[in-house]
Order: sequence, then C-alpha cells, then structure tokens
Amino acid sequence: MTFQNELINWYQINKRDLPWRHTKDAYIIWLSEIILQQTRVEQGLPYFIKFLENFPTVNDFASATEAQVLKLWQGLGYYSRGRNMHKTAQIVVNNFSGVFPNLHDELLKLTGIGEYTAAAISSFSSGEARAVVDGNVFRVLSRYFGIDTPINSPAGKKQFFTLANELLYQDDPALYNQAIMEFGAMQCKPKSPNCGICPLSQGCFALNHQQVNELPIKIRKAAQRHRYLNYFICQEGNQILVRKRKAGDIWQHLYDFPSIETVNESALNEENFISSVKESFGQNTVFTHLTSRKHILTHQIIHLRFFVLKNYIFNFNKQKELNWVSLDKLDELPQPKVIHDFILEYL
DNA sequence: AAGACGGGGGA
DNA sequence: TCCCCAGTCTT
Repeated sequence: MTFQNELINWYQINKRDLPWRHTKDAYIIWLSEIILQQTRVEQGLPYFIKFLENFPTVNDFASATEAQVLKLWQGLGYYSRGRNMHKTAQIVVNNFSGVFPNLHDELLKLTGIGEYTAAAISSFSSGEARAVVDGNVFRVLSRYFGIDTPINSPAGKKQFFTLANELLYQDDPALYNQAIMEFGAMQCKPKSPNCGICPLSQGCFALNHQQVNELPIKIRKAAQRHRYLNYFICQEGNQILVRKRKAGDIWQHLYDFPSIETVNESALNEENFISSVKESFGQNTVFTHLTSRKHILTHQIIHLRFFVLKNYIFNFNKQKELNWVSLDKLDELPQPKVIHDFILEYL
C-alpha cells in the first residue's frame, strides 16, 4: 500500500469524532482552525462550542464588539487571533456579502489566515488540492523520510512544503490532509510514539535508523526574558481603576490595572522603588503589598506584585487608558488569565 | 531571518 | 525543566 493509502486507512479506523469534521461550511471550519492554531484539540474544543453558540453565523461574529470577542477568547491565549477574527468577520460581511470564502488565494488575503489555515479551510470546504503543513505534518514527514533540515528554518519550511504537496492525495485532498494531521497527533506523537503498532513502521526512516527521538530537528529559540510588573489596586467604594492595554506589548486590548514596571525584583523598602511610586502617584502615596504571582509566557517570565494604593493622584488627561469601573461590571471586561485569577481570589 | 505572541499538558 | 500544541504577523 502507498504512504497515502496507509495514512487514510489508519485514519478511517482511528479518527476522533470532532464537531468540525461534520461540515463543509467555511465559516465553521475557519472558527475551528483559528482556535486550534498552536492549541490542543482538548483545550480548543470548549471554545469552539462557545463561539459557535454565541456567533452561529459570520454576521453574528461581525456584529459583536471586540471586547465581547476577547471576553469569549479569555484564557485561550494568543489574543491577536481573536482580534484578527473580528476584523476578518467584518470584511467577509462587508466585501463578500457574508459568504465566507473557501478558495486558498482568497483566504490567504484575510487577516489571521496564513499558509496552513488557507490550505486547511480550502481543502476541507471546497476540496481544493492544497497540502496542509502544520506541526504534525512536519513531524510525520521528517521521521518517515528522514529529513533533518530544521523545520523552523526558511529552507526547512520550503522543503517540507514542497514534499507535502508532492505527496498530496489528489483524489481526496481533504481526507488525506485530515489523515496525516490526525496520524501525527495520535500515533506519530512528539513523545513516545506508538511505533510498535504503526502501519508505516516498515518504511519509516527514523525508526529504521533509531532517530525517532531526534526528528524532527528544531532550532532552539532565545531564552525567556524576565519582567517585573507591579500592579496597584485603587478602590473607591464600589469603583476600581482599570487600564486597557495598548498595542506594542503583551495582552493587547485586554484589561488590567495601573502598574509600574521595574528592571528587577526591587525590594519593597528600597528607596528607588518607593520614590518611583511616589513620582507616578504623588508624594503622599501609601502602598501595601497584597500578593504576588509568577506567570510564564512563551518569551517572557512575568513576576507580578499586587499592591493596595491609598492617597494617590492620577492625571487622567495623560493616562487616557485608565478608567473607573464598578466591581460588579469588572468581570465583563476581557482580562489576562493571571489577572482574572487574581480578581477571583482578592476582589 | 528572527522575535513576539498565551496558556495548558505531558514526560 | 523542557518541549509541543491543527501558526501568523511584525520588524
């Protein structure tokens, strides 16, 4: 049996029953594909269901506010996906009469849709012959064909993309694309793949050369950067001061609190730290430590400290991103996971 | 070509 | 700890 037929055969026996596999509706497939970018099926599935319930059609999605979209997205990470979906939904409504495109070249123009997602939506929705190349495909091809070009190098991406399209099963691109990804996710897993019961073991280069644990090759990224965010909780009766985060940093357009970033874990009684707080919030400012958190992102390790602030002064003309909200409305705002957890525990 | 961008889970 | 996850966008 050919490589392609082995994969398809394996898939038809072992595939999971996932909701987005029962439709060719480009809108629903788009929803699932964006949610599943860099996200495990188990983590994304509840969000897919929630989004489809709240936005049954692309028109419903486009009519929402960005804050409503981000609130639904809260906790899933990579929030630009949510913001880009909102933009794309509005483009589809305004420029495509609400009919979601299902051809590769049209999809690729939309924001948030790259090569992988354009191939996925177009093949699943319209049957277009475009090979998907995601983390699963890199791994399966790298191991089976013994390719040691780093998958995150430009040369590697080109090589794997070319090979994937040569291998694409022309009779049913959608079925083959599903099959190779599912095979990578469930059988040819990153750690301890089930080579003992693998239908492709005989022709697998990595297995036959004891390189299963070495392939695929990936270039290491730079170490994480440490950041120290000091948050200030300002409460007046039922009102609390929040900040909408701006472009150019993490958690764009999500809400947290006024803060001061320091270059290191400055001691609480350090003159330097005290004076910078007073410089920002007035000489009479008093702050007391409430709690601390550590939050780990892909490129940053964030050390958070929370303080209660009293006798402060804010210049709202200069800090337009600050706003008072009542405590009972606080949970309506989209928040970073670590901030949301803090609020649940302390407010 | 390299970095930035979240959060969760497995070994 | 480290790696990976149905990647994309920006610099």
